[in-house]
Amino acid sequence: MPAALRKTDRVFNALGDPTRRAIVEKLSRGPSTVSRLAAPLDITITAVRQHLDVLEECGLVRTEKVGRVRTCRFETKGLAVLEQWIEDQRSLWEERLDQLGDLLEED
Amino acid sequence: MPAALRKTDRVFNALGDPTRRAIVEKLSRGPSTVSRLAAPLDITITAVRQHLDVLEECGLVRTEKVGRVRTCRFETKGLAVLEQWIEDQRSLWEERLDQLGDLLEED
DNA sequence: ATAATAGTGAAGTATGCACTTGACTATAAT
DNA sequence: ATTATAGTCAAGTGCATACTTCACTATTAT
Repeated sequence: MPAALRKTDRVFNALGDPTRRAIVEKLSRGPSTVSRLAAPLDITITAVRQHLDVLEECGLVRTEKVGRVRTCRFETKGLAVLEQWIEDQRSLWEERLDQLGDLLEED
Repeated sequence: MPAALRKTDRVFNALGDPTRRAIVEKLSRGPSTVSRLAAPLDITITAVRQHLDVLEECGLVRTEKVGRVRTCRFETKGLAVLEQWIEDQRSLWEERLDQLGDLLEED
């Protein structure tokens, strides 16, 4: 399996969890910290940290610790693989519709 | 929670599973049946049927039974909510970058 | 110096859900 | 009529993983 596919796998898996999607949505409004992310989610900061691991692993979030505070940022580029996948499926589908159209014209 | 969000939830959840993504990828190449989908996946047709339920529920797949055969089709329109979500996050992020830029210009 | 804050790490729990089994129905083929 | 095919339904199993606890470190504040 090509590396690109494995990455797509990880991104979809990451965003398949509603809590992680909430984190991404929050971070797209601006950077935040682990505990500020945890507060509205009503889960422990340990749980948030675990989600951040997953999001960082697949390139949707970048993280940087300064002093005792870890600042988390949304990584726009991480969305590219998602868009690519969508585009791929759509074009495969349309390709096939075109072929069907050609067949009909032949008659 | 608005209906649009719940639908986005369902689509992300659906595509978060690698088997369901494989089904969608297969169907984007053209319609198929339950058992033809099951064969390469190496799971029972019962399992495939359950995945199809999820995919149908969130609008990514349309299904139609004729005689004893159920034909499954990829529903391109189902991808729209995904694209919308991506677009939303990106624009929120850029909006914020613009605001930061404005602040810097003020000095 | 003390206390408060922000986060880390290891280990355990439990619950959702992907998948199976097996018995069944309906349609198609011989 | 019999057999084979395509799928369905209810119920159960097992495992992945989201989440917790608790003990700990490092940084900041008083």
